[in-house]
Amino acid sequence: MTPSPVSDKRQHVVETAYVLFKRAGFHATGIDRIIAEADVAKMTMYRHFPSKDELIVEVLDYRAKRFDRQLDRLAQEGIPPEQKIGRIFDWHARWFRSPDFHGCLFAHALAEFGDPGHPVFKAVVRQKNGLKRCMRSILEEMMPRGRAESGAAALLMLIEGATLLAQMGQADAAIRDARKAAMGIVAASRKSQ
Amino acid sequence: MTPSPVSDKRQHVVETAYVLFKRAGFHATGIDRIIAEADVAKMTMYRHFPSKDELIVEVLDYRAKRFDRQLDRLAQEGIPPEQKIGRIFDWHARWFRSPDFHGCLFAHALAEFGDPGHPVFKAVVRQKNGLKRCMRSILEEMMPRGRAESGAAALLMLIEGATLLAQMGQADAAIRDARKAAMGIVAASRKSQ
DNA sequence: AAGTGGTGAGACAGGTCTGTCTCATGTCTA
DNA sequence: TAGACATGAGACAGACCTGTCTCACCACTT
Repeated sequence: MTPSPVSDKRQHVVETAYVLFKRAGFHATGIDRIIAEADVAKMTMYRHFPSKDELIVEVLDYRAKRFDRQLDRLAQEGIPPEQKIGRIFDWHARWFRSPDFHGCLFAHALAEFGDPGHPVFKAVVRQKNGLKRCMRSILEEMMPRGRAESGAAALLMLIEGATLLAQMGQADAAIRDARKAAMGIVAASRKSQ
Repeated sequence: MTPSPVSDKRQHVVETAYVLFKRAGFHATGIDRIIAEADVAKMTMYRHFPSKDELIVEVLDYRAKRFDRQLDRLAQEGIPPEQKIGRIFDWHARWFRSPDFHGCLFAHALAEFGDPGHPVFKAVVRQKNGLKRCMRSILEEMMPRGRAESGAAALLMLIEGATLLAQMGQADAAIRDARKAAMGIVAASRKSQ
Protein backbone atom coordinates (compact mmCIF):
# COMPACT_ATOMS: atom_id res chain seq x y z
CA MET A 1 0.00 0.00 0.00
CA THR A 2 1.28 3.39 -0.85
CA PRO A 3 1.67 4.97 2.59
CA SER A 4 0.02 8.22 1.58
CA PRO A 5 -0.97 9.99 -1.62
CA VAL A 6 2.17 12.06 -1.95
CA SER A 7 4.33 9.90 0.30
CA ASP A 8 5.40 9.72 3.86
CA LYS A 9 9.04 10.35 3.20
CA ARG A 10 8.53 13.79 1.83
CA GLN A 11 7.02 15.09 5.05
CA HIS A 12 9.60 13.24 7.08
CA VAL A 13 12.39 14.99 5.20
CA VAL A 14 10.72 18.35 5.76
CA GLU A 15 10.44 17.78 9.50
CA THR A 16 13.98 16.49 9.85
CA ALA A 17 15.34 19.40 7.86
CA TYR A 18 13.37 21.76 10.06
CA VAL A 19 15.07 20.49 13.20
CA LEU A 20 18.52 20.72 11.68
CA PHE A 21 18.01 24.15 10.12
CA LYS A 22 16.70 25.45 13.41
CA ARG A 23 19.68 24.11 15.30
CA ALA A 24 22.55 24.95 12.97
CA GLY A 25 21.29 27.33 10.30
CA PHE A 26 20.68 26.85 6.60
CA HIS A 27 24.06 27.09 4.92
CA ALA A 28 25.74 25.22 7.75
CA THR A 29 23.36 22.27 7.35
CA GLY A 30 24.30 20.10 4.39
CA ILE A 31 22.08 17.86 2.33
CA ASP A 32 24.13 14.88 3.41
CA ARG A 33 23.37 15.65 7.02
CA ILE A 34 19.68 15.95 6.35
CA ILE A 35 19.35 12.66 4.49
CA ALA A 36 21.49 10.88 7.08
CA GLU A 37 19.33 12.17 9.94
CA ALA A 38 16.12 11.44 8.05
CA ASP A 39 17.47 8.01 7.08
CA VAL A 40 16.51 8.55 3.49
CA ALA A 41 18.36 8.10 0.22
CA LYS A 42 19.68 11.19 -1.48
CA MET A 43 17.66 10.50 -4.59
CA THR A 44 14.50 10.24 -2.55
CA MET A 45 15.07 13.77 -1.40
CA TYR A 46 15.94 15.13 -4.81
CA ARG A 47 12.92 13.44 -6.32
CA HIS A 48 10.67 15.42 -4.00
CA PHE A 49 12.55 18.71 -3.95
CA PRO A 50 14.34 20.10 -6.98
CA SER A 51 16.98 21.82 -4.87
CA LYS A 52 18.02 22.65 -1.35
CA ASP A 53 16.54 26.13 -1.69
CA GLU A 54 13.16 24.67 -2.58
CA LEU A 55 13.39 22.40 0.45
CA ILE A 56 14.07 25.42 2.64
CA VAL A 57 11.02 27.21 1.25
CA GLU A 58 8.96 24.09 1.90
CA VAL A 59 10.18 23.91 5.49
CA LEU A 60 9.35 27.56 6.07
CA ASP A 61 5.90 27.32 4.53
CA TYR A 62 5.20 24.20 6.55
CA ARG A 63 6.15 25.94 9.79
CA ALA A 64 4.22 29.05 8.84
CA LYS A 65 1.10 26.98 8.31
CA ARG A 66 1.53 25.30 11.68
CA PHE A 67 2.07 28.64 13.35
CA ASP A 68 -1.02 30.13 11.72
CA ARG A 69 -3.14 27.26 12.93
CA GLN A 70 -1.97 27.74 16.51
CA LEU A 71 -2.56 31.46 16.21
CA ASP A 72 -6.12 30.94 15.00
CA ARG A 73 -6.78 28.74 17.99
CA LEU A 74 -5.53 31.46 20.34
CA ALA A 75 -7.60 34.20 18.77
CA GLN A 76 -10.88 32.34 18.55
CA GLU A 77 -14.17 34.18 18.64
CA GLY A 78 -15.85 35.37 21.82
CA ILE A 79 -12.81 36.66 23.63
CA PRO A 80 -12.05 40.32 24.24
CA PRO A 81 -9.28 41.59 21.98
CA GLU A 82 -6.94 42.49 24.84
CA GLN A 83 -7.10 38.91 25.96
CA LYS A 84 -6.29 37.67 22.47
CA ILE A 85 -3.16 39.80 22.45
CA GLY A 86 -2.33 38.52 25.90
CA ARG A 87 -2.65 34.97 24.69
CA ILE A 88 -0.26 35.62 21.84
CA PHE A 89 2.30 36.85 24.33
CA ASP A 90 1.63 33.83 26.55
CA TRP A 91 2.26 31.59 23.60
CA HIS A 92 5.58 33.30 22.95
CA ALA A 93 6.53 33.04 26.60
CA ARG A 94 6.01 29.29 26.46
CA TRP A 95 7.93 29.07 23.21
CA PHE A 96 10.89 30.96 24.64
CA ARG A 97 11.04 28.56 27.55
CA SER A 98 10.83 25.41 25.45
CA PRO A 99 14.03 23.37 25.66
CA ASP A 100 14.91 23.56 21.97
CA PHE A 101 14.18 27.22 21.40
CA HIS A 102 16.74 28.68 19.03
CA GLY A 103 15.16 31.93 17.94
CA CYS A 104 12.89 32.62 15.00
CA LEU A 105 13.61 30.42 11.99
CA PHE A 106 12.15 33.03 9.67
CA ALA A 107 14.36 35.80 11.01
CA HIS A 108 17.30 33.47 10.60
CA ALA A 109 16.29 32.74 7.04
CA LEU A 110 16.15 36.44 6.32
CA ALA A 111 19.67 36.76 7.68
CA GLU A 112 21.03 34.09 5.35
CA PHE A 113 18.96 34.95 2.27
CA GLY A 114 18.94 38.72 2.04
CA ASP A 115 18.13 38.99 -1.64
CA PRO A 116 14.55 40.26 -1.93
CA GLY A 117 14.08 38.25 -5.10
CA HIS A 118 15.00 34.95 -3.51
CA PRO A 119 12.12 32.53 -2.83
CA VAL A 120 13.28 32.09 0.77
CA PHE A 121 13.13 35.83 1.34
CA LYS A 122 9.61 35.90 -0.01
CA ALA A 123 8.56 33.03 2.23
CA VAL A 124 9.74 34.99 5.25
CA VAL A 125 7.83 38.08 4.19
CA ARG A 126 4.71 35.97 3.78
CA GLN A 127 4.96 34.66 7.33
CA LYS A 128 5.64 38.00 8.98
CA ASN A 129 2.88 39.71 7.05
CA GLY A 130 0.53 36.95 8.13
CA LEU A 131 1.32 37.53 11.78
CA LYS A 132 0.91 41.26 11.40
CA ARG A 133 -2.40 40.81 9.60
CA CYS A 134 -3.63 38.61 12.42
CA MET A 135 -2.82 41.21 15.03
CA ARG A 136 -4.27 43.99 12.95
CA SER A 137 -7.58 42.21 12.67
CA ILE A 138 -7.63 41.79 16.45
CA LEU A 139 -6.93 45.46 17.00
CA GLU A 140 -9.59 46.45 14.50
CA GLU A 141 -12.15 45.12 16.95
CA MET A 142 -11.42 48.07 19.17
CA MET A 143 -9.95 50.87 17.11
CA PRO A 144 -10.17 52.34 13.61
CA ARG A 145 -8.29 50.83 10.71
CA GLY A 146 -5.38 53.26 10.56
CA ARG A 147 -4.51 53.00 14.21
CA ALA A 148 -4.89 49.23 14.12
CA GLU A 149 -2.34 49.04 11.32
CA SER A 150 0.23 51.06 13.26
CA GLY A 151 -0.52 49.20 16.46
CA ALA A 152 -0.11 45.82 14.79
CA ALA A 153 3.25 46.90 13.44
CA ALA A 154 4.34 47.97 16.91
CA LEU A 155 3.23 44.68 18.44
CA LEU A 156 5.01 42.74 15.71
CA MET A 157 8.22 44.69 16.31
CA LEU A 158 8.02 44.06 20.05
CA ILE A 159 7.54 40.35 19.44
CA GLU A 160 10.41 40.14 16.99
CA GLY A 161 12.66 42.05 19.34
CA ALA A 162 11.63 39.90 22.26
CA THR A 163 12.43 36.78 20.26
CA LEU A 164 15.90 38.12 19.56
CA LEU A 165 16.51 38.96 23.21
CA ALA A 166 15.16 35.59 24.21
CA GLN A 167 17.71 33.92 21.99
CA MET A 168 20.38 35.89 23.82
CA GLY A 169 19.29 34.35 27.10
CA GLN A 170 17.00 37.11 28.36
CA ALA A 171 13.73 35.37 27.69
CA ASP A 172 11.92 36.13 30.93
CA ALA A 173 12.71 39.84 31.08
CA ALA A 174 12.07 40.21 27.35
CA ILE A 175 8.59 38.74 27.36
CA ARG A 176 7.64 40.62 30.51
CA ASP A 177 8.81 44.00 29.19
CA ALA A 178 7.38 43.38 25.73
CA ARG A 179 4.02 42.46 27.17
CA LYS A 180 3.94 45.53 29.37
CA ALA A 181 4.84 47.78 26.46
CA ALA A 182 2.28 46.09 24.24
CA MET A 183 -0.51 46.53 26.74
CA GLY A 184 0.41 50.18 27.09
CA ILE A 185 0.30 50.66 23.34
CA VAL A 186 -3.05 48.92 23.02
CA ALA A 187 -4.57 50.91 25.88
CA ALA A 188 -3.31 54.20 24.49
CA SER A 189 -4.47 53.45 20.96
CA ARG A 190 -7.88 52.41 22.18
CA LYS A 191 -8.52 55.65 24.00
CA SER A 192 -7.54 58.24 21.44
CA GLN A 193 -5.05 59.17 18.80
CA MET B 1 58.40 52.98 5.74
CA THR B 2 56.12 50.59 7.56
CA PRO B 3 52.68 51.95 6.72
CA SER B 4 51.39 51.76 10.27
CA PRO B 5 52.39 50.08 13.52
CA VAL B 6 50.29 46.97 13.13
CA SER B 7 49.75 47.32 9.41
CA ASP B 8 47.29 48.77 6.99
CA LYS B 9 46.27 45.49 5.49
CA ARG B 10 44.72 44.14 8.63
CA GLN B 11 42.13 46.89 8.82
CA HIS B 12 41.56 46.70 5.09
CA VAL B 13 40.72 43.01 5.39
CA VAL B 14 38.32 43.75 8.24
CA GLU B 15 36.50 46.39 6.24
CA THR B 16 36.31 44.29 3.10
CA ALA B 17 35.05 41.32 5.07
CA TYR B 18 32.44 43.55 6.67
CA VAL B 19 30.99 44.54 3.31
CA LEU B 20 30.88 40.96 2.08
CA PHE B 21 29.45 39.52 5.28
CA LYS B 22 26.78 42.19 5.29
CA ARG B 23 25.82 41.49 1.71
CA ALA B 24 25.88 37.69 1.61
CA GLY B 25 26.11 36.37 5.16
CA PHE B 26 28.91 34.67 7.02
CA HIS B 27 28.89 31.05 5.92
CA ALA B 28 28.11 32.02 2.35
CA THR B 29 31.15 34.29 2.17
CA GLY B 30 34.35 32.32 1.67
CA ILE B 31 37.85 33.27 2.65
CA ASP B 32 38.88 33.19 -1.01
CA ARG B 33 36.24 35.76 -1.82
CA ILE B 34 37.41 38.04 0.96
CA ILE B 35 41.07 37.98 0.01
CA ALA B 36 40.23 38.44 -3.66
CA GLU B 37 38.05 41.47 -2.92
CA ALA B 38 40.60 42.89 -0.49
CA ASP B 39 43.38 42.16 -2.99
CA VAL B 40 45.49 40.56 -0.33
CA ALA B 41 47.37 37.27 -0.14
CA LYS B 42 45.81 34.47 1.80
CA MET B 43 48.79 34.25 4.12
CA THR B 44 48.51 37.92 4.89
CA MET B 45 45.03 37.29 6.20
CA TYR B 46 45.93 34.19 8.16
CA ARG B 47 48.90 35.96 9.68
CA HIS B 48 46.56 38.55 11.17
CA PHE B 49 43.61 36.34 12.06
CA PRO B 50 44.01 32.78 13.30
CA SER B 51 40.74 31.67 11.72
CA LYS B 52 37.66 32.83 9.90
CA ASP B 53 35.68 32.83 13.12
CA GLU B 54 38.19 35.17 14.71
CA LEU B 55 37.92 37.45 11.72
CA ILE B 56 34.16 37.51 12.10
CA VAL B 57 34.49 38.48 15.76
CA GLU B 58 36.93 41.19 14.78
CA VAL B 59 34.53 42.55 12.18
CA LEU B 60 31.67 42.59 14.68
CA ASP B 61 33.71 44.28 17.40
CA TYR B 62 34.94 46.84 14.91
CA ARG B 63 31.42 47.70 13.83
CA ALA B 64 30.21 47.75 17.42
CA LYS B 65 32.89 50.27 18.30
CA ARG B 66 31.94 52.46 15.36
CA PHE B 67 28.29 52.25 16.31
CA ASP B 68 29.00 53.13 19.93
CA ARG B 69 30.94 56.20 18.86
CA GLN B 70 28.07 57.43 16.71
CA LEU B 71 25.65 56.70 19.53
CA ASP B 72 27.72 58.75 21.99
CA ARG B 73 27.69 61.65 19.57
CA LEU B 74 23.88 61.48 19.36
CA ALA B 75 23.37 61.35 23.10
CA GLN B 76 25.74 64.13 24.07
CA GLU B 77 25.17 66.17 27.20
CA GLY B 78 22.78 69.09 27.47
CA ILE B 79 19.90 67.60 25.50
CA PRO B 80 16.62 66.50 27.01
CA PRO B 81 16.34 62.71 27.19
CA GLU B 82 13.29 62.51 24.93
CA GLN B 83 15.30 64.23 22.26
CA LYS B 84 18.16 61.78 22.67
CA ILE B 85 15.77 58.91 22.09
CA GLY B 86 14.36 60.76 19.11
CA ARG B 87 17.83 61.14 17.68
CA ILE B 88 18.49 57.44 17.99
CA PHE B 89 15.37 56.77 15.97
CA ASP B 90 16.41 59.41 13.44
CA TRP B 91 19.73 57.69 13.08
CA HIS B 92 18.00 54.39 12.42
CA ALA B 93 15.67 56.00 9.90
CA ARG B 94 18.69 57.27 7.95
CA TRP B 95 20.36 53.88 8.22
CA PHE B 96 17.29 52.08 6.88
CA ARG B 97 17.22 54.40 3.89
CA SER B 98 20.91 54.05 3.08
CA PRO B 99 21.46 52.32 -0.26
CA ASP B 100 23.36 49.32 1.10
CA PHE B 101 21.20 48.58 4.09
CA HIS B 102 20.90 44.84 4.57
CA GLY B 103 19.59 44.53 8.09
CA CYS B 104 21.49 44.21 11.33
CA LEU B 105 24.79 42.37 10.98
CA PHE B 106 24.65 41.34 14.63
CA ALA B 107 21.22 39.84 14.35
CA HIS B 108 22.42 37.98 11.28
CA ALA B 109 25.44 36.72 13.17
CA LEU B 110 23.16 35.43 15.89
CA ALA B 111 21.17 33.58 13.26
CA GLU B 112 24.23 31.80 11.92
CA PHE B 113 26.04 31.20 15.21
CA GLY B 114 23.39 30.15 17.65
CA ASP B 115 25.68 28.38 20.10
CA PRO B 116 25.85 30.56 23.24
CA GLY B 117 29.43 29.46 23.83
CA HIS B 118 30.65 30.59 20.42
CA PRO B 119 32.77 33.77 20.37
CA VAL B 120 30.58 35.25 17.65
CA PHE B 121 27.48 34.75 19.78
CA LYS B 122 29.19 36.51 22.66
CA ALA B 123 30.21 39.42 20.44
CA VAL B 124 26.57 39.90 19.46
CA VAL B 125 25.44 39.87 23.07
CA ARG B 126 28.08 42.49 23.89
CA GLN B 127 26.79 44.83 21.21
CA LYS B 128 23.11 44.48 22.05
CA ASN B 129 23.75 44.90 25.76
CA GLY B 130 25.76 48.02 24.98
CA LEU B 131 22.86 49.55 23.07
CA LYS B 132 20.44 48.66 25.83
CA ARG B 133 22.76 50.12 28.48
CA CYS B 134 22.99 53.34 26.50
CA MET B 135 19.24 53.70 26.33
CA ARG B 136 18.82 52.78 29.96
CA SER B 137 21.20 55.53 31.03
CA ILE B 138 19.19 58.01 28.98
CA LEU B 139 15.93 56.89 30.56
CA GLU B 140 17.45 57.08 34.02
CA GLU B 141 17.59 60.82 33.57
CA MET B 142 13.84 60.91 33.87
CA MET B 143 12.67 57.83 35.71
CA PRO B 144 13.77 55.46 38.45
CA ARG B 145 16.18 52.63 37.77
CA GLY B 146 13.73 49.78 37.56
CA ARG B 147 11.43 51.47 35.10
CA ALA B 148 14.39 52.64 33.03
CA GLU B 149 15.58 49.06 32.69
CA SER B 150 12.21 47.85 31.44
CA GLY B 151 11.82 50.86 29.20
CA ALA B 152 15.23 50.38 27.65
CA ALA B 153 14.40 46.77 26.90
CA ALA B 154 11.16 47.84 25.23
CA LEU B 155 12.95 50.45 23.12
CA LEU B 156 15.61 47.93 22.13
CA MET B 157 12.96 45.44 21.08
CA LEU B 158 11.17 48.06 19.01
CA ILE B 159 14.41 48.97 17.29
CA GLU B 160 15.33 45.37 16.57
CA GLY B 161 11.87 44.68 15.24
CA ALA B 162 11.93 47.81 13.13
CA THR B 163 15.28 46.76 11.65
CA LEU B 164 13.81 43.41 10.69
CA LEU B 165 10.77 45.01 9.09
CA ALA B 166 13.01 47.50 7.33
CA GLN B 167 14.94 44.64 5.79
CA MET B 168 11.65 43.30 4.49
CA GLY B 169 11.06 46.54 2.63
CA GLN B 170 8.83 48.31 5.14
CA ALA B 171 11.41 50.77 6.39
CA ASP B 172 9.30 53.93 6.41
CA ALA B 173 6.27 52.49 8.15
CA ALA B 174 8.46 50.55 10.57
CA ILE B 175 10.44 53.50 11.81
CA ARG B 176 7.36 55.68 12.04
CA ASP B 177 5.38 53.16 14.05
CA ALA B 178 8.34 52.22 16.22
CA ARG B 179 9.02 55.86 17.05
CA LYS B 180 5.40 56.49 17.92
CA ALA B 181 5.29 53.45 20.17
CA ALA B 182 8.58 54.41 21.77
CA MET B 183 7.46 57.91 22.57
CA GLY B 184 4.29 56.52 24.09
CA ILE B 185 6.27 54.16 26.27
CA VAL B 186 8.64 56.88 27.40
CA ALA B 187 5.81 59.27 28.19
CA ALA B 188 3.87 56.65 30.11
CA SER B 189 6.92 55.52 32.09
CA ARG B 190 7.82 59.08 32.95
CA LYS B 191 4.47 59.87 34.48
CA SER B 192 3.95 56.91 36.72
CA GLN B 193 4.08 53.20 37.11
C1' DA C 1 76.04 45.50 2.51
C1' DA C 2 73.51 42.38 5.24
C1' DG C 3 69.57 41.37 7.64
C1' DT C 4 64.62 41.61 8.96
C1' DG C 5 59.84 41.46 8.44
C1' DG C 6 55.63 42.09 5.98
C1' DT C 7 53.88 40.66 1.75
C1' DG C 8 52.46 38.32 -2.96
C1' DA C 9 51.47 34.28 -5.52
C1' DG C 10 49.90 30.12 -5.62
C1' DA C 11 50.27 25.05 -4.90
C1' DC C 12 48.45 21.83 -1.84
C1' DA C 13 45.81 18.82 1.49
C1' DG C 14 41.76 17.13 3.23
C1' DG C 15 37.28 17.87 3.64
C1' DT C 16 32.48 19.23 2.38
C1' DC C 17 29.16 21.07 -0.67
C1' DT C 18 25.18 20.35 -4.21
C1' DG C 19 23.35 17.71 -7.56
C1' DT C 20 23.35 13.56 -11.00
C1' DC C 21 23.53 8.94 -12.23
C1' DT C 22 23.23 3.87 -12.10
C1' DC C 23 21.60 -0.34 -10.46
C1' DA C 24 19.29 -3.31 -7.27
C1' DT C 25 15.23 -4.02 -4.29
C1' DG C 26 10.80 -4.24 -2.60
C1' DT C 27 5.83 -3.39 -2.98
C1' DC C 28 1.52 -2.43 -4.74
C1' DT C 29 -1.59 -2.94 -8.86
C1' DA C 30 -3.58 -4.70 -13.08
C1' DT D 1 2.44 -13.12 -13.23
C1' DA D 2 4.00 -8.90 -15.08
C1' DG D 3 4.57 -4.18 -14.89
C1' DA D 4 4.85 0.35 -12.59
C1' DC D 5 6.87 2.95 -9.20
C1' DA D 6 8.98 4.67 -4.99
C1' DT D 7 13.05 3.80 -2.71
C1' DG D 8 17.93 2.38 -1.01
C1' DA D 9 22.81 2.50 -1.56
C1' DG D 10 26.41 4.67 -3.07
C1' DA D 11 29.70 6.16 -6.74
C1' DC D 12 30.71 10.24 -9.05
C1' DA D 13 31.57 15.06 -10.83
C1' DG D 14 32.85 19.54 -10.18
C1' DA D 15 33.01 23.11 -7.32
C1' DC D 16 34.08 25.26 -3.10
C1' DC D 17 35.62 25.27 1.70
C1' DT D 18 39.38 26.30 5.48
C1' DG D 19 43.87 26.33 6.59
C1' DT D 20 49.08 25.28 5.69
C1' DC D 21 53.20 25.65 3.30
C1' DT D 22 56.98 27.22 0.25
C1' DC D 23 59.49 30.52 -2.21
C1' DA D 24 60.44 34.93 -4.03
C1' DC D 25 60.24 39.85 -3.48
C1' DC D 26 60.76 44.35 -1.72
C1' DA D 27 61.23 48.06 1.53
C1' DC D 28 63.30 49.58 5.38
C1' DT D 29 66.80 49.37 9.17
C1' DT D 30 71.24 48.65 11.05
